[in-house]
Amino acid sequence: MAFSEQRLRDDSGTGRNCLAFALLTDRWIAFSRARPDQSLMDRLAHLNPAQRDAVLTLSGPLLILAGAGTGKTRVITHRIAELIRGGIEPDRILSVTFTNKAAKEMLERTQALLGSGRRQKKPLISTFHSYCVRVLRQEIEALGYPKTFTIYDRGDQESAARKALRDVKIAETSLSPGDLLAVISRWKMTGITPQLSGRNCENDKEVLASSAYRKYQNNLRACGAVDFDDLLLLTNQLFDEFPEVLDRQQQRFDHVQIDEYQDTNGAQFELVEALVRKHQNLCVVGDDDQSIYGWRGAEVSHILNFQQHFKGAKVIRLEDNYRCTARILELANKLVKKNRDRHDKTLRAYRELGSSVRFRQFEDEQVEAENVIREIAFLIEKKGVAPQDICILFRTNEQPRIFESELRRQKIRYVIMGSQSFFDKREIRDILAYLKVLDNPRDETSLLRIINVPARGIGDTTVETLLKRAVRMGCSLFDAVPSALAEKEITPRAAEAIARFRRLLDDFRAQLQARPGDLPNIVSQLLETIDYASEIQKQYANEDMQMIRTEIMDQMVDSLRTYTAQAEEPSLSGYLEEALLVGREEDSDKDQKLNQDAVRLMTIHSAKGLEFKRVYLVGMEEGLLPHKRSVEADTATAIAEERRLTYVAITRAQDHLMLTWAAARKKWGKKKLSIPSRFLREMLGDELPEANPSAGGSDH
DNA sequence: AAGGAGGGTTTTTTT
DNA sequence: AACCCTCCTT
Repeated sequence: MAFSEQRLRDDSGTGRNCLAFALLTDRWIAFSRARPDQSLMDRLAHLNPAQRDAVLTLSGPLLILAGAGTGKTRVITHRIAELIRGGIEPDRILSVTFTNKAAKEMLERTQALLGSGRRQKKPLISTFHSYCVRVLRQEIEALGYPKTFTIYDRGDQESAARKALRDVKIAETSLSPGDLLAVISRWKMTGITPQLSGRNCENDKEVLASSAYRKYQNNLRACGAVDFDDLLLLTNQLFDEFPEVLDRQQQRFDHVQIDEYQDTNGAQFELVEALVRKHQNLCVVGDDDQSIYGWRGAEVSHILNFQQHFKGAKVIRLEDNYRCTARILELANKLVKKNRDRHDKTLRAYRELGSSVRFRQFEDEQVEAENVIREIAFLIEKKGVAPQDICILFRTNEQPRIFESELRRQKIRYVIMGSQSFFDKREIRDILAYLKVLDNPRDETSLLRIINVPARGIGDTTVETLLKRAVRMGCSLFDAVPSALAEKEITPRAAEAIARFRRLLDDFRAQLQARPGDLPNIVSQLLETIDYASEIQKQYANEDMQMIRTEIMDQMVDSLRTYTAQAEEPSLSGYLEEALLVGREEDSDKDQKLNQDAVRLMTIHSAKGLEFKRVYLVGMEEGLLPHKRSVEADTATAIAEERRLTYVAITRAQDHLMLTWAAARKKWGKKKLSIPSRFLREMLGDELPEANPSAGGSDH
């Protein structure tokens, strides 16, 4: 297959320049030398012609087994573009990615590949969850749910789980809300309904969880709310019970493509299988060695058994790693080979040997952070390294704190990625709760969160009385007020406070309905009216803190502005959907520019699919990596997943990699000696270095 | 009803 | 150390 000029276009967004390169062949070669991996992959020259044809144009089931750093995202992006060039209508292609960010990037790259033509239609590139929301928004009423439903995020789920546990009223609650949610999620992903869950419980914990599950689900339904798992389950249920709905969805797409297939769970598999049942035009891409979401129900068996699930499937292997230096890759290979139950493959390094991977032990987590950050400061200031080429990887969300304060002390710009911290802040959760109640009056969980925030004279006793009555009468909390007042269960004063609150909500709801495009102003007016600012003043004594928290409120209104400006048809539900599914959506342009030259901090999980010139993998200790919970689970699969996690972390590094651990680490205020991770030994044998506290500067 | 003090619990990873 | 819950005082 000869390359047309079009195909030579860069898919990183700078289409014009690359076209010029294509015309000036010698310049192109100069360009290739500078960045051989990138340009080769852009042309897909690393594939042999047969692979290239298959990958780009083959119909029917196709499995692309692509190791880390083999350019799989590029390959499937090219595939979408190629299908479109081959005459498939763009909107008849569905491509599922793991995160919304990845989806956005893929769409941009596809459009860059296709050139800025006069194309109106776009391929549908989204996550499973976003796709399901789209379907449900159209069809959910068939299942007896209200047309407007609220999506519960992690925080809402926790509140709902806590309530369910309270309702079940077991004296010794041996089950935390988090544990309950984990059990429920596992049940949901394996198709166990609340009714079924009672049947074969293996222990007391599960019996308890089973009745809490029933309460939890009933409560969600009464609130007109769905959790993340429900989005998938309800869509599957729709497809099962309403053939015409499934038919409509099947008709919509000629080609379906799934990225990160190793991380699909049971419900997702079911969904995909149903969608492609008729034409079997399914292309999946993945790497079993990078399966790190087992705890969320992901099953590697889906990728291992793809050929059994889809008869006549073709398999293409991509085993040339263009990302890492040979030394880094060798280390990664050595580690992952310790796992059983995997497609045996060895990635070949395309790149040079590179500098040595460094291993360092430090006295404690403080010294670890100081040294790593000192080195980073040195690299940025003295060596001219770009901050955004540096990434610090962690196992848990608690680890970055100490690095964060070091970075701030050294005045290095940094950005903590992926952590949902923005929407986790109390103020944001409060405001979101207001928005949810405005959007969906039945959402009791959110209503209870804000009914007396800021304090407006509606106390706990009043709320509890009304709740009981509302359950008895089968009505809403508000509708229980008159009779409660009549029977003197609540004070007139409280009743008046509630009536005032109800009027407030109704008023703003009406405003939103009348002028949905005015969303930011209405919300900002709402914040004025309820005087949330003084709530913050009360909450925090420290003035700096008050400033910061007030700023958060402004950011919230900003994010509403950004949304309203870019949405085709702005609406409150649209905003909520984005906020909950996309997470911290679209930093403002200003932020994005600032972030461009910042050191990145993130968990290994959120680093999936990314790459960095320099990676610091910190906290290589037993109990952290592998995590304590996995060690305690004491199953080979749990440890194997931690090993894959380490593998993912290592293969994020392009040029330089350093692994560090602390000889002692503070936990819950107490210092404890720690043991170097078993994975270090697996990679190094007995060459494990002993204490090596001074590692400032660089040694390349 | 509100606010503060004190005590207990907590942290794996995320759409 | 940060958060939530409960209890106590006003």
